[in-house]
Amino acid sequence: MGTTQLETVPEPKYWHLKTVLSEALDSDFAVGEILPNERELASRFGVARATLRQALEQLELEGRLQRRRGVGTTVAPPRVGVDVGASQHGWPGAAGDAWQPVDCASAVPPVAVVRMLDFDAEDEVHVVRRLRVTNGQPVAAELLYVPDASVPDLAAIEAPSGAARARSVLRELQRLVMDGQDRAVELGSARADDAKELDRLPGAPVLVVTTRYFAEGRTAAVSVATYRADTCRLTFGDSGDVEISHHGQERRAS
Amino acid sequence: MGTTQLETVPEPKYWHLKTVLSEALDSDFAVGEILPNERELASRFGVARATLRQALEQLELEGRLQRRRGVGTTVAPPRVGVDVGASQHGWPGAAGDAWQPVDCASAVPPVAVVRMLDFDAEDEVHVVRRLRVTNGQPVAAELLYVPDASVPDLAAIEAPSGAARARSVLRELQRLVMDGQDRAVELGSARADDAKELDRLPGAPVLVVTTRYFAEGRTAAVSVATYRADTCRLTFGDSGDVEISHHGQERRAS
DNA sequence: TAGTGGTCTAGACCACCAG
DNA sequence: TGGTGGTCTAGACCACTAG
Repeated sequence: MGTTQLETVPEPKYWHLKTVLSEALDSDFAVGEILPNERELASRFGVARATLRQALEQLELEGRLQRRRGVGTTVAPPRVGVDVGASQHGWPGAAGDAWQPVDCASAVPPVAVVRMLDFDAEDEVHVVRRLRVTNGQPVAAELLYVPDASVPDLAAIEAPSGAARARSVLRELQRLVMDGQDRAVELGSARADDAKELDRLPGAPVLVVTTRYFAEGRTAAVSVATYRADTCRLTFGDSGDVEISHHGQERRAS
Repeated sequence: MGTTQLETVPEPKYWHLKTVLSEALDSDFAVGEILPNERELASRFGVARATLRQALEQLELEGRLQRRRGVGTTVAPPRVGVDVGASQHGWPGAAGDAWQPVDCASAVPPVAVVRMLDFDAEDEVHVVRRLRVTNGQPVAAELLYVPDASVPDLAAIEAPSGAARARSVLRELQRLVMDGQDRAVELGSARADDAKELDRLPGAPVLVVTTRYFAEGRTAAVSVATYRADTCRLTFGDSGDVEISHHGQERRAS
């Protein structure tokens, strides 16, 4: 028995590769630095490009790498903490929230949203599109579904669509007294339109935050926000301004 | 110009495949039903197996499919809502929480955890392993890091490891007065040990919930819980007992 | 032991970006 | 226009599960 290691559990190559690359990132690379291209890396490690890519995909999923077609693979900065908790107690669009209204239209919401609203028919609702930007980078895209019943005094005269309309809907929403809200987080993949807003390819992993707003005994609005899973860490409570990362120093904003 | 469709944006095959399969799942399959195997599906759609797999991977990521080696691909049930919010206000291990202690050991925590604890040195802490089970299925695995300073009266005489030791640490923790807690959610991939507990392959996508518990002006404990991203929807607030899915009926538990 | 999904290869072509 | 990552192919072998 000259073997020093049991070979009973042969580790997949891409898994081992991921470990090696991860350690190399810690020691030999700085944030923003460009890695050798995939063909070069693959031949350097003696594996097929597809295998190398499998390792890179995992590292990108974990927020360690950022890959852009036509450019290259770079070392990603630590994930940014995005507050989706206590400080958001209030209607969407309240003063100082992190979202920027982009557009508004009327449409029949998807089935899942219809179920959350107290809706029987396939009526149209106001659909407000908003974008959340942090440090100049888009981190989330939201669709906010508002039944007409929640904004009865919305003047039909105003712009029927566009950012101005979006602001009108949000303004009218503020007049309701909120009973409470509800949040859920799950993993999803970016739809084509969200992907475009988030500067990612369709299918990119996203954290989907679904919020129900209650008022007057009903569900007054439903928000479906998709956050870039590669760059974001969703925070609840008062940890929003603390940066936690495997590779940086902890910093508390002043 | 006999073309009825603009070809300016050639959709990737796997993306189109995903759409087709998704619609087929809605109309032609029941939860738990077994799909044809990958080679069969690939030839049926006239694509390479790798391309077909790319589509299946996305659908699995979205919780629509479940794949098990040696068995096959089945239609997944709707994601289960797992409460990680208000009802969890209290120390881990408090009466009636959803976790089941499995083991306990002493070890030096990873760097990221050391930073969250108010630790300078590389001292050992108690590491409690717990498992969260819902409907008989494991949904999350947790590592709870407790510095010795948080449980000063822990008798060294008791079992030095195992589930009994875990319960002792949790019991001692209850004696502290909690100042508050902190939560963050991010995407990760399952480590080998977590994957085993969750009955998944290493690298499977997980939602990592990091919780800091504060007491006596310090960080008294840190919990790192990894939830199966394919089967779980994390809920905050009072929506924990409501099932929301694309394909089922909304139900409110009595 | 037969059949499943998981891993891996060595190519090819395409879409995109910067110089 | 050259170089990058993204998509796709047609194979091969392996690890695991169930009968």
